[in-house]
Amino acid sequence: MKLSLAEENYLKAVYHLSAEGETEVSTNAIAEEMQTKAASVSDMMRRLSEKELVHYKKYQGVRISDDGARAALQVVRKHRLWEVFLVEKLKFSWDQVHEIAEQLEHIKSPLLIKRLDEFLGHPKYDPHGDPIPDENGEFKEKPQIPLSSTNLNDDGIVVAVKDTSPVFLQHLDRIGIYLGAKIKTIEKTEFDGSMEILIDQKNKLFISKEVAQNVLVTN
Amino acid sequence: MKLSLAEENYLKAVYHLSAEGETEVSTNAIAEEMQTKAASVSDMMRRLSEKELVHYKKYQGVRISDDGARAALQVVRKHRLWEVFLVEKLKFSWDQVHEIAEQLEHIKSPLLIKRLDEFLGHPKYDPHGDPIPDENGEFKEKPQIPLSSTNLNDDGIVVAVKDTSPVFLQHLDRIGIYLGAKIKTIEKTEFDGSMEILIDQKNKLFISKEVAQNVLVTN
DNA sequence: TTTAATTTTTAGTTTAATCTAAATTTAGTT
DNA sequence: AACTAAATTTAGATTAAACTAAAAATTAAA
Repeated sequence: MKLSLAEENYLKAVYHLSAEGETEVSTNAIAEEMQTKAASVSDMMRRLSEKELVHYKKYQGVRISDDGARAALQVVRKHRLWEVFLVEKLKFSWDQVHEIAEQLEHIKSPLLIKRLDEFLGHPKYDPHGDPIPDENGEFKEKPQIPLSSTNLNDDGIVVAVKDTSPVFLQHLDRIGIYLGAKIKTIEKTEFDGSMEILIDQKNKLFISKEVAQNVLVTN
Repeated sequence: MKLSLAEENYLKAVYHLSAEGETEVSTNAIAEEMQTKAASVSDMMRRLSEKELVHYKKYQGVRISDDGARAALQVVRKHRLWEVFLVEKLKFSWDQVHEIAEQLEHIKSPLLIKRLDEFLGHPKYDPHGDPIPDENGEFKEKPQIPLSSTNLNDDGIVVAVKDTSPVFLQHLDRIGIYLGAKIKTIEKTEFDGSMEILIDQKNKLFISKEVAQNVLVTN
């Protein structure tokens, strides 16, 4: 099935939103995600539903279909592979790659993606720690919990970030948190959710609740 | 100035057609090049002319403007850099890259192109021997003449191909002609324009007029 | 230099994607 | 249960890019 750029973007939005909360996705949520108006969303959902890429009942929200998920995952795969390319090969920083990958993800050429994947050495995760689906859409997420949910004296490795916005990523750069960093939880403040942590057994650091909730670690 | 995909493609067509014969470009020629109808071309020329990207007088054909040439050259630059990337890094063959580069050339990110150019080592020519314009649109073509115009016993290096269609390029692959090959002209047949040549001082070969006219060499 | 053929433009539709405003459905609250 | 508020859909317009068919301009030929 050949999809337009707009169709691919809407599908991706539905896919991402369904991935978070199991339930149906609301028209407004999609409009918000896509920075567009609810009317446009209704229209597109009707069309995607005709193509059986989403399950859609008027006023009842949408759910991605199997075909839809397959298509969305291929776009996600392309997006994340290009992000790896931009960071690993072209020396972009992790806060610069999303926008460009948003464009590159729509390039149509299965062979290109196959070759790119080989060129990059079949990476399993993108620069933000998100898993890269394989040709069949399969992937596995590393077990991950927000830093804010760790226990005192727990040791963890930063494996991903929840918020991937440039401002947040730049903030992490500034305070010295990066993918792969080893973090020990030293202190947790009930009052405001802030924490004191130790990075790589060297640097003590205070972080806000916002940061703690958006940094994901494994133990 | 932000251009749509369609605008960029038309601009590129006008640029390429003006590059060949100095004169004004006809509506039909553009329609032919773009695989579209004359009516669509007229429409687009009116719009490009409003944006001052082409000089256009009804019924008199179009000429690219300075702004238009600048824009077209940036697209050409991107196209050719991506072609180099595809061949050098992703191991595509020279007959496979055009189509994919047609998509990649429209990605908008000056920084991406700067980094790509660096990553590739500032290449000056694409896989078909065509020169890559620099950031300012400057480039220089290697002196080149069709193999068909060489003199008997002339030695030359293949520097480019005029026809870049997959069928032609695959034919060159099959008969063993490639960019950089050393070619000596052994025999020229008046009658049908065919030639006998020696490649790399080893392989004698008969080639048709069509091939001879589309292989470009320097001496 | 008229006429005929060709080229180009205009006019009127079509499609995808968007928007605003109005209508409708669902959900929440007395 | 009725009513209000919020969410969603429909209707109608708009824009970019394409098309077909008809009109107009240019070029070529008799």
